[in-house]
Amino acid sequence: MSHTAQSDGHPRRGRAPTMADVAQLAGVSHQTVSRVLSHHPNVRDTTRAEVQRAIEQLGYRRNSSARALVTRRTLTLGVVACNPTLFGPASTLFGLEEAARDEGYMVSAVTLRRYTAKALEEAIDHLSDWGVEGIVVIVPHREAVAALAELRLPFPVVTVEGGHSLPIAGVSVDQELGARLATGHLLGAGHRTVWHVAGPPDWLEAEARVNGWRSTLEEAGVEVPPPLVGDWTPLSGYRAGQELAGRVAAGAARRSSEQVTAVFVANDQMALGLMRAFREAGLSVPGQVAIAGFDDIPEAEFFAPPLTTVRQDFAAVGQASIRLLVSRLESGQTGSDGERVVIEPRLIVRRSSTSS
Amino acid sequence: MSHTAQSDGHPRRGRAPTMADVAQLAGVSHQTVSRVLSHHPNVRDTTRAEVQRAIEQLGYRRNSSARALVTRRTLTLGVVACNPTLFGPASTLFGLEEAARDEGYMVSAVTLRRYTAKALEEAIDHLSDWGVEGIVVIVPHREAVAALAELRLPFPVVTVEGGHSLPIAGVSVDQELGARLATGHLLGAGHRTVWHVAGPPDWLEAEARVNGWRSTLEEAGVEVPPPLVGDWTPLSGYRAGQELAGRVAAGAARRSSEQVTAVFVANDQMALGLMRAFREAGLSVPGQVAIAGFDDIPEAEFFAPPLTTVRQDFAAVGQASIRLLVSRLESGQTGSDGERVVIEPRLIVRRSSTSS
DNA sequence: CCGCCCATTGTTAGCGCTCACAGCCCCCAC
DNA sequence: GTGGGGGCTGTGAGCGCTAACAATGGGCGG
Repeated sequence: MSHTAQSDGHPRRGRAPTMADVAQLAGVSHQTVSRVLSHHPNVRDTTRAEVQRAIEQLGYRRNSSARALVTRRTLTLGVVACNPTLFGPASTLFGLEEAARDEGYMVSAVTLRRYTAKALEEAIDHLSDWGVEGIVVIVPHREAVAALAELRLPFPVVTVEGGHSLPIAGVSVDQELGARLATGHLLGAGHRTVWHVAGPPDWLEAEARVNGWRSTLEEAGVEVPPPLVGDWTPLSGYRAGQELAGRVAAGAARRSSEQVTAVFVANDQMALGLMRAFREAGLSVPGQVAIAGFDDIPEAEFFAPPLTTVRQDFAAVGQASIRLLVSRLESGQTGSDGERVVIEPRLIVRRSSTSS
Repeated sequence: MSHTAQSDGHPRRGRAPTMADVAQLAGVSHQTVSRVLSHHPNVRDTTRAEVQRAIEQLGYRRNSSARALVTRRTLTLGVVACNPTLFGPASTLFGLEEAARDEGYMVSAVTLRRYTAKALEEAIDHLSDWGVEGIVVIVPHREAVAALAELRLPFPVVTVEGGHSLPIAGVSVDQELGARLATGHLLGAGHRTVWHVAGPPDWLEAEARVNGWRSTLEEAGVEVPPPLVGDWTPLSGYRAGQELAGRVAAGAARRSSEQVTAVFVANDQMALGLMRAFREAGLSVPGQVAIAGFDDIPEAEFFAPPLTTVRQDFAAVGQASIRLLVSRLESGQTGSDGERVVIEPRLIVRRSSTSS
């Protein structure tokens, strides 16, 4: 009659069956059930089959909390992502989840609307509360990575696009190389110089792209125009485009270095806004101004005109970050050495930059 | 000397501190520590403060597995999402995560590259293995929802865009209304009829948009052209655009009902592809053909020309799905009644459909 | 035929926490 | 003075599982 009584061989009603229920039904001990479930070799085939049948009959599922409690493994990884509706972070996240699942881990994500040190800490706290074994941080702000380095967390952390200045393990695409590819391509098409619309200065990716662009121009010995600054949104690209369009109009009367004939935009969305501004100003792309973007979002190929851009393999980034994290988990190192994986981007040439 | 010895008042090295460690340091029982942590009112302020100090000194965190084991609450929700790099699913997912976090839950996601019954079941299995208390399914295939209805899971399930034919709780945007808004808008601008580029026929959203489009035309008493079919990608929109452009060219010589002067495209990405095809065919938008899309992705405003489209509040969908799920969790119902939340879409008129 | 080894199975002791309940002390009413 | 009802704290049990060890039985070499 007590709520723990179950002498009738049926599991307690209203409660999920336990290993003991399965054991009783199969006529073995709970430990044998455990052994079957963990594929222990020393179980007789007939026993194994009986246990399996009991499991199916009861619809038994191992209780993950009990298991985690005793094994001290939650098999859960955390992800902190910022701006995750953008194509890049979203793709990374999903590549990552798939890779984690293949490795036997579950992924729990926390998203940040905007980066602030407090929001980042809260996100990590939230994940810690749920017992993640390690986390991937996709928050490519300079300060975020610095804050992370301070935190000294009790589990491994891997950053995505976290730069290389701090001793934190991470995965990144070679942004500087990407910028060099795009800038070099435009220069190679005969443009005197290449203008740049940068991302927000506190984003490491934005900075790296500026560096790649600038150094390419400097190595080519051409003048480096002042970069404009956007915030990754099409609207900010549009504004930058309006400003540049004004310069083109005025340019004819000025010295040649002020001519705007080629622009490297730090992402595809801003490039889209830029092209709209140029269109409205009556400037033809690529006729009067050649443009290159960054990311290769699925839409880029269908822009007017199709956009030359730098493709990043976001899914590979996600996979690599999981590999890095899992290898640390398995080797038991939580320390922050600066092990890094770098993935090469690729230039995709389309009509927006070709004068033909 | 034994590894469980801890008579020196220090927590066992190499192991996270437990409640007992905190209790010992604070000079209270573990139960008092538990009470402090769960904000039980009957704890003296001075005691509470001492416990807090001990907690901070040790860097103690409550073990979520142990807690989940005894409370039978994992406070974790699962999400299954398909195609999650698209703007819609991604936004829904992140609105959902935020809402879940506010409610005190963690979200674990599993993504599907493509829908298959097997993949869906595996995803749900994976989530069950980790002890989720309920799941949100963002897989708007007809079969997926049907498969879900068969499954009879031991926890509540909420669908997003799961249609209304099955008795499963869900949240959706009124797709049919959205289609009616767009179609009606085009009709109202004086077009004889409106063509349609639909999404994949096994997607419920695609079907609903077709229905809304068709019924609007029928009610207006105009002819219903055969819908073209795409797969949501810009490329498929491009192909549809090429086909329609061919008709326009031929149209002048045919009967007027074959004239293509307005197209309602089932999403913005396909509309982008369509516009590229029209541009390449020398057709002007909106001059010769007016276009409306669906979703209002952030880029739509900057397309050439800016795209008239139907805005869906994805974040609201995510929030609503969590509210629905949590309310079922709290009322303890796992049954599948068909409770539904419907969110109204909104027409955003831009240049692609305005003749001015 | 005996002893030993190994394959197979069972038994026991926790993992770290919360719940139920049992104490204790102090204050107030009678 | 005594009983009783709070407020506050401690004790014990047990959530469902795995790890370590114990026990059993059969096969095989000596």
